[in-house]
Amino acid sequence: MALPRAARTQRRTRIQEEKEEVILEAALEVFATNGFRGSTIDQIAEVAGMSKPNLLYYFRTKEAMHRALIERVLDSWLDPLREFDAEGNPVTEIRSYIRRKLEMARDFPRESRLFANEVLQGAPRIEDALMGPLKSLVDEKAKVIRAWAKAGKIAKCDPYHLIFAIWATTQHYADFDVQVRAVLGTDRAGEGRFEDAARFLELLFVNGLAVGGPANGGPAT
Amino acid sequence: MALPRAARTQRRTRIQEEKEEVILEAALEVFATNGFRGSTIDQIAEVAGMSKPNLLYYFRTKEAMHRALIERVLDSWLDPLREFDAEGNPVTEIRSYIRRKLEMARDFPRESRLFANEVLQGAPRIEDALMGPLKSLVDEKAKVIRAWAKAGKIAKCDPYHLIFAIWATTQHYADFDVQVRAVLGTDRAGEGRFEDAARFLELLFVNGLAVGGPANGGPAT
DNA sequence: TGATAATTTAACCGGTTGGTAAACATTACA
DNA sequence: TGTAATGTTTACCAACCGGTTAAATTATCA
Repeated sequence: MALPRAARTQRRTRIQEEKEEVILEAALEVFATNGFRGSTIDQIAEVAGMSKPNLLYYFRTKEAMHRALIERVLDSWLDPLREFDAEGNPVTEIRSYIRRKLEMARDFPRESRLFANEVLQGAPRIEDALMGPLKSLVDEKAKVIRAWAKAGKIAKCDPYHLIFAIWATTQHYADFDVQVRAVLGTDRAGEGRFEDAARFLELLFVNGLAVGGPANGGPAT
Repeated sequence: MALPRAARTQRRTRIQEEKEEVILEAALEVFATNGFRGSTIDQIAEVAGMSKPNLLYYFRTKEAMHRALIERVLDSWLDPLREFDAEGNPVTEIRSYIRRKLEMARDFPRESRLFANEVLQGAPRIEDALMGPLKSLVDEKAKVIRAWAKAGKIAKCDPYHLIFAIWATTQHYADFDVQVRAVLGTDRAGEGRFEDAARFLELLFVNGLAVGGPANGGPAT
């Protein structure tokens, strides 16, 4: 009896396709802003424009909705890191990784907050994903970065903490959006903040990872 | 009737002092790991080792506990930024700000997560603090940084995004601790991770903000 | 069109949660 | 030590929450 009634029909219907889509979209909205425990099925139902028992016809439990949502979103969330190319130019690769992550923070802030909420509260529902697919992928890319550092193409640095720093700085603009807006003030908090952020982060990481340390040409008075 | 019974006694007693301390400590633990809505008074009561109605003798509502906690913690949370000294050496100041923030992530992860939870979910209870004291402080320090950049002491960059980057990279080790541990693996996830992080972040920011861009001495083969 | 499968809703249930009332216990102090 | 002020507990409540049941409604297609 582990399946919802909708999954026990003879064939998969058009309505099932559509409604599950609507529900997961609503669930993303609600889970992202309230976290798992802070979200109620009623809230999701209201956003989805359907009744609570109707949601439960498509997903047996709140947990099942969350699980389905995570599954659907996790893969695409890791795409930017996957594209990280060992053969490419290190500086170009890192720069475009930052740009892509920042674009995702801008275009998919709810997805970012969904994971942030989950991880922040101990990742009880995605621990496996963290220690499995995520770790593997990061391990793989860390090797690439380390090779670049060894070859003198970028500064010698810990590749894991480099990746953490890129995650942190980019996702910050999605996860802590309210704070960013509050600090920048109404005038500077327009969409231009993402371009400013991109410019700054590019400077920081490209300069920061350049071999040989700072130029130190002295103050340009 | 806005005050809890304990605040309506004739004098403030020793027991009030002690119990409120115990409660706020427990509230920090619970709110930091579950967020406001995900936390229950019963949970806090259990951690505090007292009964729910007893908590409500000292704090009238769950919200009041949260408010008192935020008030108590916010000030010390901003201390590192306050110490940021306009007269000091720019590189030294930034470096020690990073170090202090990282120490706080290590030593006070619950405080970090308390704010992270709050901001992540739209900061409904601390919006005023963000737009008031926090913004003022950041504005003030941003001026300092901008002056340094203008004087050619550090690279020309947006001071606000620099501050965001420092917040993001350092607090990451508190807020996303589970993920950091998962990715680093059991062997590398010991306390040494903070020293590794410090080393990396120092490289990143000191190099990244150095005037004149990278040395680019070419690959050191 | 009619029968069958699929979908939706109303009514409900037990457990949890934030909070209250009032009796009871303890402490401080004259 | 007695007593008034302070602190704690028991019992409780209404609202909320996740989930179920069964009946009603709608879509599908022979």
